[in-house]
Amino acid sequence: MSVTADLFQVLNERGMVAQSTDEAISERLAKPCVGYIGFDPTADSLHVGSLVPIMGLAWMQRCGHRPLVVVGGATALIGDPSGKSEMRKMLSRDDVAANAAAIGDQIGRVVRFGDDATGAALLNNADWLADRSWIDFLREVGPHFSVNRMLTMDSVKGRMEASGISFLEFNYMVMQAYDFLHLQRSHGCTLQMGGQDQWGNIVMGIELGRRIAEVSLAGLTMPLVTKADGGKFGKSEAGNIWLSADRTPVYQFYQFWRNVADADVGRFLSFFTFLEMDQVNQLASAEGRAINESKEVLAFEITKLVHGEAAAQQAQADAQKAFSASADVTGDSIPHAAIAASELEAGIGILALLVRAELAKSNSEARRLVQGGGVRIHDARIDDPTHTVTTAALQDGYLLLRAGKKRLYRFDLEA
RNA sequence: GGGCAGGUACCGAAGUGGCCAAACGGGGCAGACUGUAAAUCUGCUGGCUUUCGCCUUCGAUGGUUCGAAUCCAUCCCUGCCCA
Repeated sequence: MSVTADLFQVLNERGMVAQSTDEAISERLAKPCVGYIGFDPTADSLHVGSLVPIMGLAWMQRCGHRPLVVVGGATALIGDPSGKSEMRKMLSRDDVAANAAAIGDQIGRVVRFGDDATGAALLNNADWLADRSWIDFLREVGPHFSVNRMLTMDSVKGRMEASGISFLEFNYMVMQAYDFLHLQRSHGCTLQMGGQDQWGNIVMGIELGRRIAEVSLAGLTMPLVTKADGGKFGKSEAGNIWLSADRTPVYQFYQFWRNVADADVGRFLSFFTFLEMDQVNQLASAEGRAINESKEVLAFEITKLVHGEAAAQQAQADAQKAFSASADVTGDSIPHAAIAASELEAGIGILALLVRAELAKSNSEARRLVQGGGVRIHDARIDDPTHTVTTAALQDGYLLLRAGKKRLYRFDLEA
């Protein structure tokens, strides 16, 4: 069996290659191979930043290779110092195990798991690292690492310049390097991909493989996603955008992509969708307000990928209705909750209602929002913080609270 | 173990006895303008309170004082240098 498309070519064309180990990586990838990407289970959900490596896995699969998803159950107990100025808090083993399972599920929405030639496999490095003897491990891999060399790695240097690096974290790269070697032995894995910040860790693995097993391994990193305006990618008013619908409701997830800057449309389409590049370029070249339609495609495609087609359609339909002239906000994906008739009859303070709708974190924040003119009930602006909401504010059996132009929350009258 | 320098709000960073809920910058939120965009301009940005005021915050704990982020003691943590 041969590969169906050149992985390197595909990724490169999409701007998804930051660095690769050698010029010949393209030839190496002409034959089906096994590759892996690691994910740190530091939370029970990945966020949108992880979509880049997830897409890397998916493209691997589509190009005829076998992707391995390695959840860092062991390495998460250590904490990757790369790209961080401070040490992370340590997680308990139970937390890590639960997180690992949840993350596997999320990746499974985009990548097909299976036992066949291109079926992905989910592995946890705790399985081969957690119970290793410290002495045995040191004796096996220790001699092959030069501390001098390790000190030159960016991840270490960065930390030394900032707040210092503990011995705990210093070991992270050793463990990750060992992962690569282990996967080569157990699964014939010869490729590791990852975010750009993983370059050092990947290179250490390749060197370890050459030194201990005399195998030739390859590495490829994908670019860090940035925003055209230089801001942090993956953040919004509500904080991180997560892949879990529990943490980031689908409507919000959709809106996140719907609201990207014009200049980011093309790049995001090529990174986060499977659309052909011809189509991507065409969508990205739309000008003026026409590009809004491209953003709808972007938001729909990514939401479909992460939350499924039905949820994506729902979010899109609800968003379109909410922003149209008639402003229909009765869709299911619009954030909402029920409210008892008795509460409205008694009257509820606008501030309390804003907090309840999670449009403000505290009464003070809600007050500021009101005083700043950002709050509306249906279309009526509320600028009095002492305003009391009663049944009189109901329209068609619901109450619509708006904070700013885009954030909204609906209270349905409890039947 | 020794010496030195530090630990301030989301981040960076001023403040070194009362005028400090704490300058300034970034970030964030809101308003205006727009295309659910960018840029720009304006306001807000600890909590509770109907603008008075009260409470919590300047690594931690005690203390000095009418009064402390600011002074003292002890402790914890970080960086640099030495061993």
